[in-house]
Amino acid sequence: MDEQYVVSTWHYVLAKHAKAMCALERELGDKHGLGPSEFEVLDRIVHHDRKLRIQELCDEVHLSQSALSRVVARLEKAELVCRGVCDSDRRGVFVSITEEGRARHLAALPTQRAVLAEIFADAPALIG
Amino acid sequence: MDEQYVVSTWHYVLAKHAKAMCALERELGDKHGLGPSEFEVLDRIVHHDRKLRIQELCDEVHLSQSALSRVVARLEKAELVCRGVCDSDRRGVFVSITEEGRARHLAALPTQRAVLAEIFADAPALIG
DNA sequence: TTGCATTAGATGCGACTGCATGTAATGTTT
DNA sequence: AAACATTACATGCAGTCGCATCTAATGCAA
Repeated sequence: MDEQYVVSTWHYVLAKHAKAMCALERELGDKHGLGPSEFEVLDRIVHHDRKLRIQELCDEVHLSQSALSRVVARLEKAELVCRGVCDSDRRGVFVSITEEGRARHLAALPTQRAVLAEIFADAPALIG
Repeated sequence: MDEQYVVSTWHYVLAKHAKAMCALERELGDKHGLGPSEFEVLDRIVHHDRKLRIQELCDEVHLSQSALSRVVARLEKAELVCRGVCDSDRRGVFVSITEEGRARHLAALPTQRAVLAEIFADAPALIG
């Protein structure tokens, strides 16, 4: 593993990340009133198609537990998800998506896909 | 360009970026008192080996102009760089690295490289 | 049961970020 | 030259983040 190659890869990741995050923030925000983190959380719930523990979400979105807690709070305030206690462990919190949340996610999905498609149009084979 | 492939690439970028940024923040911060943005700015100046306009740096590090202005302010306060007016265009600001800044960068470089090497150890061919 | 360590999630706090805007220098038009 | 647009950088501000810490529930040992 050549050092210069590692550094190039890192710069590639930095560039794509910055460009994509910036575009997603703009597009999702303007068109759908969602931040990238909000979208990602909705997306994960829809993908699993069930209510999830906060901790399960933590493993999937790249946020600290505290940041995730606040994203969920914002989503709940916007009535896109709701929180419910977990009966088997009353410390836990289940997060489930509302109808409005599902609709908002569905509307935002093409926007996200379009942004990613444009930015990764030139992407070389990458996943091993 | 398959959509699922684009999404996978995006998730790969997100994961590597989060992991690397988190590790760099910890390692560079603890061992050298530098944040990732601070290191990157020092690194760019060393790489060019000359004083740079703020705007030139803007093109290379993925920060807004305002964020970069503040990074430079922090670095100047720490005496790792100094700002000087540009004679040919007195709106402009030159940023040059100090001896201390050069030393700090040199000390931090192996730390950064080690972090990246570990995180991208499994990286497949990526740059076209 | 009682006492202590652990775990889930919420929250205070300080740091960094981007956007909008401010200030000053430059360029352009008439 | 005067007036206006543009450019370079700095700064007020609000938003999000991670860390440390708090509260409450759980687990485990004596």
